[in-house]
Amino acid sequence: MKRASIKDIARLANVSHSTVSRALAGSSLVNPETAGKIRKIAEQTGYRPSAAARSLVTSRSATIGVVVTTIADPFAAEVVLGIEDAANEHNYSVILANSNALPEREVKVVRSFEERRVDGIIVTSSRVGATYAETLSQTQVPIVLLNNQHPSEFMHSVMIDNFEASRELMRYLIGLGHRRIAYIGDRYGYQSDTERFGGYRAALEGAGLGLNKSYVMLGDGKPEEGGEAAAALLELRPRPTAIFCYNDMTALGALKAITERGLRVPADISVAGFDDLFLARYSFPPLTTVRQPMREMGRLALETLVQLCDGGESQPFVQVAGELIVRESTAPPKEDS
Amino acid sequence: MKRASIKDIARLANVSHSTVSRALAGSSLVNPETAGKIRKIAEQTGYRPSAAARSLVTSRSATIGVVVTTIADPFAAEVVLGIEDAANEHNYSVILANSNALPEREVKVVRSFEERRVDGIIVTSSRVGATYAETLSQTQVPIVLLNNQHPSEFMHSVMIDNFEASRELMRYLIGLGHRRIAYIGDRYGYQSDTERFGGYRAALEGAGLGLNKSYVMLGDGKPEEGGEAAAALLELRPRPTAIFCYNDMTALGALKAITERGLRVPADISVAGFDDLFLARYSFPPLTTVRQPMREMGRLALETLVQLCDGGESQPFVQVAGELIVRESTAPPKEDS
DNA sequence: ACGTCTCTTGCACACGTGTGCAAGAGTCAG
DNA sequence: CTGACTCTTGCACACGTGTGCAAGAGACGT
Repeated sequence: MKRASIKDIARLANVSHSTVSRALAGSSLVNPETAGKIRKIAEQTGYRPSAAARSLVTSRSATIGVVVTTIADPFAAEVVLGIEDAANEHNYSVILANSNALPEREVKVVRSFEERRVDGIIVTSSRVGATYAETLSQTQVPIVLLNNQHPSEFMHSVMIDNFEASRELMRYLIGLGHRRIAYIGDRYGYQSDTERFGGYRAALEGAGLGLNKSYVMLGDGKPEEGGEAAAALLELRPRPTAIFCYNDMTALGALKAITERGLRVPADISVAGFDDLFLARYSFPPLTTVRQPMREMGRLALETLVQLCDGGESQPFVQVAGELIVRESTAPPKEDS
Repeated sequence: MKRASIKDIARLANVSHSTVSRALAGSSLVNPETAGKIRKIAEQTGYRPSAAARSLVTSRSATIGVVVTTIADPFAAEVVLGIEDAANEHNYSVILANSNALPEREVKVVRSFEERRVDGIIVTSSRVGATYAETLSQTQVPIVLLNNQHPSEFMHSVMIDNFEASRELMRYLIGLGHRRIAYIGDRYGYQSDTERFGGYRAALEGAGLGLNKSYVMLGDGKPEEGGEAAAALLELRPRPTAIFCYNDMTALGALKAITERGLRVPADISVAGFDDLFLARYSFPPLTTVRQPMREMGRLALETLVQLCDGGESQPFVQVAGELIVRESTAPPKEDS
C-alpha cells in the first residue's frame, strides 16, 4: 500500500489539498475547526509529508552534508556526534560521507551533495587539497571547515587555538623542570600541526631554550609511526626528558614503544598528547594532553552553518580554547638527567 | 544564480526536456549524436540532476537511514564506516542519526526517515525496545538489524556468532590452565551478552568446571563499571585467575583497576575482552580478545539491504564468525594459585 | 440596499524529472 | 506508389507540496 499523500487526506476531509497543506503547516488562514479535523485525519492515516516534494518547491532540503576522512577516527566521530545532535535540534538531517582522503572519492561526495541539494556542508579534518577546495567553492552552498588546513576567505571555519594550547602545555612541561623536550609532528603539513609546532617553539624560546632540530620528528598521526619516532628519540644522547606528541594517537604509539623498551613513563620520560580522546584516560599511564571540546566544536560548526543557511551573516572564523588536562604520563625529569 | 535544470539544457540544445532526460540516462532511444551534444552541454553547465525531483517520480531516494546509539562508540563508528563504503559503491547515500538510547529520539528518527523516504534502514547495536520495534515495523521499508537484541521475524539481521566465539575464547583460557574464570557481563540484558554468557557457561561445563555465581558480575559495558566489577572480583577468596569481559570497554576498565591496585596483568591475573576495538592493541598490556569483523558486518548489512530494496529475497539471518586474537593480557595462572 | 471588509476556501501553477503514447521522418519490401 | 516498420523526438501527464490570486460567504456600517 502506498503512503498517504496530502490529496488522500483532502479527499477524506472533503477539502482541497491546499487547505490540508495550510492546516498542517499551522497557517492562520484556515478555520481552526477544519484544521483540527484535518490534523486528526492526518494522524490516523499516519501521514508523513514527502521531504522530496517539499524541498522541490521550497528549494531547501533541511539536509546538511558532512564529510570526514574516516568516521573510524575517534576525533571525527565525536565531532559528528556534536553536529548531529545540534542538527537534530534544528530539524536538519545529516548525510555522512567518508572521503578516505581519496581525491576521486572527494569529488564524488561533493557531486552527491549537490544532487541532494544539501543546504550546507561541513568538512572535518581534511587536508582540502587545491582541486578539492576549488570543487567545493563552486558549489553554491555555505561551507564550514572544522580543524582544516588552509581556511580560505570564502569558507567559514571552526578551529581550536592550537598555538596557545600548545604553548600552555609546553609551559607546564617546562614548569616541571624539563629542558630537553622533543616534538613528534605530522609529516603531511597539516595547519594544526604547524600551529602546534609554533606554540612548541615559542614556548622554548620564551624559556630561553633553543630549538634542537634533532628532537623534532615526524609521523603520520597514527600510533605506529608515533612509536617509531619515539623509539628513535630514545636513542639520542642526551636523551629528551619529555615528548610532546602532535596528537593522542601518536602519543599512544609513543607510550607503547617506550614501555616495550623497558623504560617507565613518566619516571624515565614524560609523554604528552593533544586531543583528549576518550582513550587518553585509559592508556598506560593515563595521558596528559590538551582537551579539544570536540562535540562543542561540531555543534558550533552546525550552528554557524544554519545561520548561514538562513541568510544571516556569521563570524567567519570561530576559534575555541583548548584545556590542559594533566594526568599521569608527565612528571618532573629524573634527578640525574 | 540558480542551478541549471533539465529544461535549461533542453533550451540550449534545441530539444525537448524529455530528450535531455533520456540522453543523460543513457537511453538507447536517443540519437547518439544529439546525446553527445546534450551531454557536452550538461557538462559545461555543471548540471546536477535533482535527487528530490527524481525520487518524487521514481519513488526511490537512493538513500538509507542508519541509526546508532551513538557514533562516538568505536564499534558503531567502524560499522558505519563499512556501511558507508558499501553504500557509496551502490550509489546510495546514508543519513546518520544518533538515538542516544532515548525513546523520544528514536521515534523522531524514524519519523524523519519516513519523511525522507529512505529506501531502507539499518539499526545498529540498539536495544530496540518493544514500542520502538513496533514503530519500526510499521514503516514499510526493509530493515536490517546489526548486533541487536531480539531479532524478530519481520526484520533481517546480521550478527556475530557470540556463543561460539565466546566458547572458543573460554577454551583458550581453560587450555592455559585457568580453573577460576570470572565473567563481567552487561546488566541491561543485551542478547549479545546473554549469548556470550552462554558460551562461557558451556565451556565451563564442557571442562567439568562448575559455574560459580560469585564470579559473575554485571557492568554497563563501559570502562568505569568494568573497573568496579574487577575491583570487587579481586576481593574474592579464592581469587579468580582470569576475567572474561563482555566487551573491550569493560576490559579496559578492568585492566586499569587491576593495575592501579598494584597487581600485574597477566602475571597475577589474566584479562580478556570481546570486540577487538582499535584500542585493544594499545591498552596495557595489549588485550586478548575476540575480533568482530565490524566493517565487514556493516558492509554485509548494507548488501543485504540493497538486495531487499531491489525486491529480491535475502537470507533473513546472516551470521559471521569471530576470531580469537591472543595478545599479552592472558597467560597461564600463577603456580601457587 | 449597497459597498466594504474579514474570514475561509479552492483553483491553478510551479518546482524538476521520468515515461507512455503518438507522431513525424526516413527506410524498405512488395 | 503504398503500407509496414524502425528510429527519433515531443507532448502531456504524473509525482507531492507550497502559495499567489480570486472568489464566495458572511458581518457590518452607512
